[in-house]
Amino acid sequence: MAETDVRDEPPDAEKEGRAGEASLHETLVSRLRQLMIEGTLESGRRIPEADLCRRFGVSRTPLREALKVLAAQGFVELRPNRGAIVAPVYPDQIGPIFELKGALERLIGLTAAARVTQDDLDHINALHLELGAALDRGDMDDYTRLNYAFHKGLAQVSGNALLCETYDGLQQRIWRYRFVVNEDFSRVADSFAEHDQIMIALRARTPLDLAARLEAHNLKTCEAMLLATRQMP
Amino acid sequence: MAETDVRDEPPDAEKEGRAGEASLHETLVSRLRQLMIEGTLESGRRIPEADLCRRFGVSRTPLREALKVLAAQGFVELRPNRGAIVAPVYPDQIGPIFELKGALERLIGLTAAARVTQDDLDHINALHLELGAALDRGDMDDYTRLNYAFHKGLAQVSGNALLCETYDGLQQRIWRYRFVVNEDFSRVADSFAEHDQIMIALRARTPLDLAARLEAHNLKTCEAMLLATRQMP
DNA sequence: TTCCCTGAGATTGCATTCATTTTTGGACTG
DNA sequence: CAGTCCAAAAATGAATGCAATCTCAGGGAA
Repeated sequence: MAETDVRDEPPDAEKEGRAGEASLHETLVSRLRQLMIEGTLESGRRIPEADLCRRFGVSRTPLREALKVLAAQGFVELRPNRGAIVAPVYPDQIGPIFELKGALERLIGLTAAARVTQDDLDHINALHLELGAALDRGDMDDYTRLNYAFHKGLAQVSGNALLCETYDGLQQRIWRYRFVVNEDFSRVADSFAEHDQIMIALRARTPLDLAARLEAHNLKTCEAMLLATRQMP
Repeated sequence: MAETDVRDEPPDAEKEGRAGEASLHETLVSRLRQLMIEGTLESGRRIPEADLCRRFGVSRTPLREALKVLAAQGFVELRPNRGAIVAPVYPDQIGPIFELKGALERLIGLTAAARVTQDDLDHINALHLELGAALDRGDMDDYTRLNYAFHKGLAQVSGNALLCETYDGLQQRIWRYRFVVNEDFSRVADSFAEHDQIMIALRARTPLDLAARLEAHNLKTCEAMLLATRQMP
């Protein structure tokens, strides 16, 4: 798959750009992933193919293809001859994921600051403003969704499609934890303040500063999530 | 430090949990990827399912599953109702790949320097010495293979399995270019000298220094590859 | 009781078959 | 001669069938 989709939605993915409707395969992968991200299919649970076939009204062939792809993406675990389980999310995976994401955030900061255009700035700033409005309203669903779009938007400014894809994959993995733990919203005010600093660095086009702020923001988010998952299984 | 599996081979991938044999699915994915990495299946070429079925002696069902996975990994392109083609390798993808890899190299440097054990050091150093021997013999096949193992070994020292996987995926993508262009071995001496510096920083356990040397090494490799692919289609 | 064995039912792995879509080759028309 | 149209052939997308493997309740022995 090349550098295609430009989606701004959270791991929702139900958008038909134009006439070309998503193939059944794409649809199955998206919907299954969505079910796992939002926790409808619980971490570690067995998922017999027959159940999923009934749920989606398809035969086993396309369903199994989707499962293989999701296994390659780390969302399900396939045990030979023993069926699939939703890939377990363990708290001790949070560290490695955020550590890797930190490296990408830094690269996003370095490149975005160097390559950002005025249109990019307007786009990101609009998201930033919406984010503030959602915070004022106390609409945490919107906030979460916009937060996702904000960071994805920044990644796209980097102009590196592979970076975007990789980054998005990590975000989706992290997303699963938001539904596993009781999300802690006490940090949103701080988080938004950090976004302010990020916007300043982006407008100033200062690579090292933007990179540092994104890394710091990532680290804080990681710490908050580690705290929230402290008493997880 | 029990990380992931320790494979030292180039993108050959013979995954077996234990003595057990690899599943047909794993085998197909590995062998197909190998064919594309080494260029037996040329970039951009159509690959009718029937041909591959004959080649591997399997029916279309498991083959199609493998193709979907490879598509998700970026090795093949699936065009709805129109079959699969080997994902084209374009010179202008080299920059983005190495840019991303650079970010990972940096993280590998930072973490490996902080976490390296004596055993790790011995292991990496042994590879380094073999690399030198291969260079002296002028055995470029061995050199290339050991070079891959050296960097993979370093990634494993990071202790971050997700980082290893992501890094390896990038290495495999890059590997494809080695068979597309006439590899330029005029750089090996310089490259080996850079490895020397990397070893020094690793032994000294100096994160910033190791990170910087790995990043620089990555950049040089990128430049060499850009040069070699200048007159590519 | 606890452990091991067993076999019927359920589930997976792969092959085969059916349904659509695309491609191809050539006859026809302007 | 070039271009268009159409039917046959080929390829893909998805469903079904069948063999192999696993699961698990139930029974027997220590």
